[in-house]
Amino acid sequence: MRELVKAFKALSDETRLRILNLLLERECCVCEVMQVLDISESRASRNLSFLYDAGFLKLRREGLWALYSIDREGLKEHYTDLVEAVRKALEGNETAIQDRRRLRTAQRIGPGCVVASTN
Amino acid sequence: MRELVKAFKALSDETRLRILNLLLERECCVCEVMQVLDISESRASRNLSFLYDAGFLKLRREGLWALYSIDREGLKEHYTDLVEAVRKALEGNETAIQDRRRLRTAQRIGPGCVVASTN
DNA sequence: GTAATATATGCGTAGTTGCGCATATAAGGA
DNA sequence: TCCTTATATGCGCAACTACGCATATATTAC
Repeated sequence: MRELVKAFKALSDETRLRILNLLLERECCVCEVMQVLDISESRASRNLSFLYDAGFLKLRREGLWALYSIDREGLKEHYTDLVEAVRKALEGNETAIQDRRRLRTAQRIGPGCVVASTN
Repeated sequence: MRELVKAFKALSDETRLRILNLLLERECCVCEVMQVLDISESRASRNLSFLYDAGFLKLRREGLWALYSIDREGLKEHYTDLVEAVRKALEGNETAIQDRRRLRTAQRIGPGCVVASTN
């Protein structure tokens, strides 16, 4: 029960829902989340960490980058249900659509992890 | 997005999950929830109200009783997904099983809305 | 080793949440 | 109308949460 509460708590925040929305698109590093969602690095890192601790994400490191993604293989069934529910719920959501749009044109291209959205 | 956050918030509390678990069994009045879960009337009422306001429940009145139930026909699709996810997640949960067990032997039998669980 | 870069985390603060206690409100019966 | 019963709600308080700011930690390149 405590675990389920934790999972719902993880999802009961807009910032974290928007992050999960990005990760439904593809794996991201902290600085990509930071820039795409236009939030502070600290805020991005903490919320990614929160989702990770709740059991939704997996983490791999590549050089300086911490890459988070949805742990589709490792998720317990009801977590999968929750992620799917979020995906469906955000399908027509304008903010979510714009966030994903920006991520699609983003690239992890080096120093400062610049999101190529200034183009 | 705000609505989705509200839905997850509604589910991110143990008391409310336990209430929803009862309502998965059947319609309940405040005093049944109060007694089955062994919580105060105030706590039962508020949490039922929270779930109702979040859009999960429907309410009908019968005399002194306020009867809450899961609004299966009126639920938006992703709400249905969430409720289903809760149901599955609580399937093997001991607390949830015991709560439902007690509710099964309960009856709305009059003054004080006594739950026939002393038998 | 030093400097630059990406991320994690300590600390403080404002806002939110859950709930006990008391009381208000609504409904039914005499 | 008054009394009883079921429920809703005001109020206060302790605990929790989200986040900005600053700094610590980890990694890489020179």
